[in-house]
Amino acid sequence: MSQQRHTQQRYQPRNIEEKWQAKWRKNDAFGASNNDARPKYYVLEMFPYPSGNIHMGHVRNYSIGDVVARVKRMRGFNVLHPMGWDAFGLPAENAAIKNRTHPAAWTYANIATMRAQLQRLGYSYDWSREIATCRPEYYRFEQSFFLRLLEKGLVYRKKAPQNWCPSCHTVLANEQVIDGLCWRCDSRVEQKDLTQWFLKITAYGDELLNDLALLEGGWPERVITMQRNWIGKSTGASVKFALEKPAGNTRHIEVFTTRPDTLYGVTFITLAPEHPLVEPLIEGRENAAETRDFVERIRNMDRLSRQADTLDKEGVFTGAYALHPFTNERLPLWLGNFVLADYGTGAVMAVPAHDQRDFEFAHKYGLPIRVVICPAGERLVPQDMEAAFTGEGRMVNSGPFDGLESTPGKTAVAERLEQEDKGKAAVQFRLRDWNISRQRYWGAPIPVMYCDTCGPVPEKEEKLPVILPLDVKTRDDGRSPLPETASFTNCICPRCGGEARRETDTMDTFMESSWYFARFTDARKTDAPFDRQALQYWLPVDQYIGGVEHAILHLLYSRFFTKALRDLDFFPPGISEPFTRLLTQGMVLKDGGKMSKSKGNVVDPTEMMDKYGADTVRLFCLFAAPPERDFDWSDSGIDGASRFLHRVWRLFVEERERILPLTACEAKAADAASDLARDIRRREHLTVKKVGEDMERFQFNTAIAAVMELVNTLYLAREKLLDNEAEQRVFSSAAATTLTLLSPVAPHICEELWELSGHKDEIGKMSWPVWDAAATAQDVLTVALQVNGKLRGTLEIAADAGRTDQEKAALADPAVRKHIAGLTVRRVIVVPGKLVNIVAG
RNA sequence: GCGAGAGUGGCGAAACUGGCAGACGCACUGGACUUAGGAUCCAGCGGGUUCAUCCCUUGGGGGUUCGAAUCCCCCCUCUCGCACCA
Repeated sequence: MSQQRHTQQRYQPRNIEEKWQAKWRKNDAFGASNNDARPKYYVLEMFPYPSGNIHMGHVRNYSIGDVVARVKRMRGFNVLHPMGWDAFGLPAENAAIKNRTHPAAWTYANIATMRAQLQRLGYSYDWSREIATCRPEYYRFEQSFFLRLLEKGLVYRKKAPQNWCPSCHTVLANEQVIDGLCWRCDSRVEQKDLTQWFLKITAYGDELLNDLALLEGGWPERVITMQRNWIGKSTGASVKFALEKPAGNTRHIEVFTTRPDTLYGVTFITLAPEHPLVEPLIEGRENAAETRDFVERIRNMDRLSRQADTLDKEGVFTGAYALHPFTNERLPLWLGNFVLADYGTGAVMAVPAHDQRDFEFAHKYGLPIRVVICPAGERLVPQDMEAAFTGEGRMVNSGPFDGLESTPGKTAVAERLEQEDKGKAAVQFRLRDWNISRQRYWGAPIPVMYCDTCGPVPEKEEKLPVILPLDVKTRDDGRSPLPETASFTNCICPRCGGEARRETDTMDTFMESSWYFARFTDARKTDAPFDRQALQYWLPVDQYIGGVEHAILHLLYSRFFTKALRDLDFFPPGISEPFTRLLTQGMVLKDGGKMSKSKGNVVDPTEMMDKYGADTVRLFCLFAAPPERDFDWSDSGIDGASRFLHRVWRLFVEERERILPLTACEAKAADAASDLARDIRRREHLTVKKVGEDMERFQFNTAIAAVMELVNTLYLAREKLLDNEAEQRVFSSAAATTLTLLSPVAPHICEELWELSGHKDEIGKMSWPVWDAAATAQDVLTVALQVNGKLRGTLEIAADAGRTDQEKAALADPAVRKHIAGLTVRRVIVVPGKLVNIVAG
């Protein structure tokens, strides 16, 4: 054997992969057309942050998306499969400090590296639509959206206590605080009073909640549930309690309750220590100092310990009273450490008989307990109660409402409150408005300036973009250099022409990722963010794929943006949800845990590609586990994947004399004259059926297993294959099917072997094969034989045998006869072609 | 506590509407070919057993059914999310 022939015969992924990638690039094989008669399919994977290198999680995510894209193309869809970079963000600044470089330089270098890695993996992206969110061409439109939202009142500025991460030197949105810790660096989040810009996501609370119904079936149940809980809608009533003595200018204190039916059970009111009325209420009272101490102590607790479930309920009496709206009863005003300042009105009406928290609080401080709801067939006595009764029931001790059941009672109380101008039916959301100000440099500038005479003034639309200056000196302490960059901050007020200063906070990076999927529909457009027809054609994304860690954050913001952009007329009216279907893929673990540099257990995709080739890495990531499940990286597992591709390679190289250039499922029934040929053809068509169904259900692991079985069939068959053309046609057709079905997973090797088998066109251009039911039919079926539900044997029977024949044959079977000897056959269950169960006793 | 998901060989996993549990692969064992084998091929591979036999086996316990990994009830374990939301 010559050296030449030897190298030709071995599977060497590297050369093959480079060859086909170059070819695809040259032919623009994956460009999506915005004007095409075929049905559209938009598949998108969550775009990466350009952190430096692709990791295995990316490979898994993008391999899933790529298989979907390639299968859909072969199924005749016009597929949009784009890629881009979520390029603003903190790590760039931290890395810049560490490596003495500029965040932009670091980011663009990373993009180049990672783009090359993705290309080396052979993903079928339309690179002509690539975007990087840190480019002014991109974020200028985000600034437009900001201005339009501001006009519409959906952006506003307010001073409020904010989540402050001391290590990142910036505020965080509520969604970015996980268990009281910063989502990026795990530092304890502090509260800090700051004036910030907010997006009024709460204006869409109802729609965000209701439209979850549209996602049912397309999104994982748990993601829908998480969003529902996060939005946290409660219905009830707001109630105004008149203050006995006005506190400053305020005469009422307002609360929200989900249980207006318990209104007559209110015996006191509890305020959050942060409530703005606290100071006016206590001012001048003898215990004011003591109360202030309490407020200070609670306020200084961090969020984590304050919300711990071990925290004891604690409070202090302010000395002030409010009056019950219906009875005018005097109700003491207390402060309570468990009342949240940022939910509802920051004050609650306390109904100790029917709320566990109020019950505990009342017991601790000796406050009265009044039963106003009576459970069916029971009488509650406050002294005997060990816990609050929080269920519904009949209203008692409730004046004119006595006898009403809770549900109608809630409405009745709310109506009366409204009539007397003391409250009304109300809903409350847990969802907070989205603070988008970040005290960091590497982000999109907020297009606003501050003028001493005019206050905050928006930049003029035609002046956009407000460009983030690149010629700044980054600071070693991590703080933004923008406030001291005069060339940036100094500006002229567009309203009065006077001197003004630019806003130096930048936008939360989640702003960029909230609309990028829409930008891909016409990514190079310069005069507007979108082309309307392109949006109409491509949106919504048919299939979105990414990690479940974005179940709330990115996915909620994107849903909000879609609705807001629709209402601002950027999106066509019919587009209300961005992602029709969502697949949340599991993590790639190592040794049972997350891969991390500190543990030194990171499996580097590049190293794996060097060793095995891109096709093997893709194959293994898809074969190892179902996509939603976490999987533990296994070094011997990837060996197995590699072995399989070598096995496919050898089959085609060794049999190349006998493999004719047929396409998938091309052999006719007439070619399958022998038993062997019929079996091969049958397996071929069964595999097409199975792989087709599995691909639609995203069960790539079992789809690949089916292809492996087909390959095993071909290996066994080739030993027995006769030297005639009909059998070779059957064999070749099955071989072609193998490559066609495998090509979305391992495209390079399949293209190469396709070419080797004499095909002129690329396999990626082939149609997805169609299976023929007749080819899968069998003359003889194997029937399971059970006696009393236990398997006792099997039976070969003609496929056209009737029920009675099958029953007769079963009863005649020696194994069956042995087990029913001496017993009476009571019943025989026959499932034609499948099973006979004989019930005997 | 509430919500969602999961529990099947030594391991990753299959079994889609109840119908031959463990496909496919990893690891392992034996053999073939070999100067060699971390290559390749063939065979075996849930446990027990009297091994051409029969019994047991899908977290545990009940139930429905001719028949249950699958449906119902109770319990246990694990993962994730939310958690004083008034």
